[in-house]
Amino acid sequence: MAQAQKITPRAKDFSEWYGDVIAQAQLADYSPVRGCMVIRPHGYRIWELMQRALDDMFRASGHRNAYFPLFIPMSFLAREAEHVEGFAKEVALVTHTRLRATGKEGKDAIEVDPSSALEEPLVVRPTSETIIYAMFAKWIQSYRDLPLKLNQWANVVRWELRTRLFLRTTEFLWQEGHTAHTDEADAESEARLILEIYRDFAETWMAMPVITGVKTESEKFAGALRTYAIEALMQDNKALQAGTSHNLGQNFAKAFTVQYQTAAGGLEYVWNTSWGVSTRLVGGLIMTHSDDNGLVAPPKLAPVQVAIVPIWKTDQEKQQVSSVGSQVQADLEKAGLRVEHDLRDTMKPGAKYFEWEALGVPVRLEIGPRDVASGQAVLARRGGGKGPVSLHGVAASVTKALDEIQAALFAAARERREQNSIRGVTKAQFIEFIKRPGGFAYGGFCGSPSCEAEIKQQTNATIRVLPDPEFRSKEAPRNCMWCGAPSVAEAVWALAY
RNA sequence: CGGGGUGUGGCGCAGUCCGGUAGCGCGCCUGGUUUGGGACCAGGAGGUCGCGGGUUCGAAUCCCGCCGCCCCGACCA
Repeated sequence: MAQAQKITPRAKDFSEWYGDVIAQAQLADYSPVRGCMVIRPHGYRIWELMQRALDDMFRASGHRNAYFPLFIPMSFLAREAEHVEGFAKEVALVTHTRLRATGKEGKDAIEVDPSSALEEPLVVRPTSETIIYAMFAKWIQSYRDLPLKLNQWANVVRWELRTRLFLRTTEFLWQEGHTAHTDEADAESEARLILEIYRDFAETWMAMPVITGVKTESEKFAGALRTYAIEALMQDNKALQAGTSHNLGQNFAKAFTVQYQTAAGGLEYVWNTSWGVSTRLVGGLIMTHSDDNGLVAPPKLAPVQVAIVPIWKTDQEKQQVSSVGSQVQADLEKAGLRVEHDLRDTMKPGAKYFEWEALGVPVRLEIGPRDVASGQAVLARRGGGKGPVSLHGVAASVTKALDEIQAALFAAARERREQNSIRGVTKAQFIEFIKRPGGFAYGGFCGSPSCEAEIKQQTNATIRVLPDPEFRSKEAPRNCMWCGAPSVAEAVWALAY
């Protein structure tokens, strides 16, 4: 499918640029239902690659997959007070189970059958804590049943007013892990372990640097004791919460009576954790690396890692270069790479280059008659740079190039984040910084929710996390950057998605 | 919910003020010539002009009502 539609430059309108990249890279499209999106094959492939990597990590750390139902009794949601308050305003409900024919024409041909009303409406899961812990209550009897560490890949629905492709849609795909433990320390180390897995995934696979830390009371998950998060900085200097891990304490255990008998014969409530990442990660990937030519995908998650573009004039040349191209493709695939050999003859090579670039392919191999004659191909990198490579050992050189690209993307993203971070901010600096370049602002925080709220109200900035030691400034801030009271923790503020 | 805008082939738009039965670019299809950074020529396909009603010999165009979508605010995270 050839196309020459232009991408709005990032610098001109970031939001339009984002949408254009998604359209040009054929990642997703709008659905007829407001706020919902269709994930197209190229976009879904990225998600599948993410899923595979994460799933392997979960499995390696002792988690097993299961599947819990889409529908949850409405009363379940109400059992945990904070939880219900957090989701009440955005749940979709099933209230009826039948339609009936009216005998009329067109849109009026069917209507809801009033006699099919459910006694208790069903909630379409916005998250599954309630249904899962109701089941845990049945399965957990003894300390010998613990820890119980499950994960599920599922879709969830949150009725959002403002939606954006991948970042916030009415329905989205995610994984949600749910675990039960004998004590707080075990639950805590689980929540931290998962946070570390998320961080590793973001950095190693997505080439997206993140800072880790804990959320403040006002930003934590409804119903959790503590929420940990990884936060990334997008190219427009807005923060993206890319993954969360919650220590749920015993809140849900008490609400759903999830108890176990101790070795000593006592009866205790379990300690739970829950954690998730979603298709929002795809949005994060796009906004971290892509440019005005389209998607830039890190090699490890690129649906197509290598595009081979043959160049020919005569039929004889075509036969020659495509035969060499096929051999190269076989070599690369044997090395485990994802390769497309672009033999379309309706398009000139240049048009193919632009198309593969928009799709985010990290490496392109151009093979023309002159290359065949000299036993080489031209290797072009998505980020720029072109040069000949020998066809002998081409798989090794391509693999090396992909590794270099993966590393370079991460280094560049981390460099950009540091360039757009300010430490030890004063109130005056903060107000200017958030307004103009934007980015991560590190400063002292007094811990007062009212101070936090005032900052948000006046600047729109929120505390993304109270960073973990590794990310804290060398010198701990003494005073709250806003009110001047003694600081209880360093905080990172930013405008956020 | 309040304010503003907009709805015309797949996409982007013109035509609306001054009613006469729909046009342009891109894309798509066919054939030919092309092919080392977005090819060219020729010939085609494709539209109940958001929906309903009204005025008129005649409505994309004028009038009334409704609906969708977008932006800002509110709300939310």
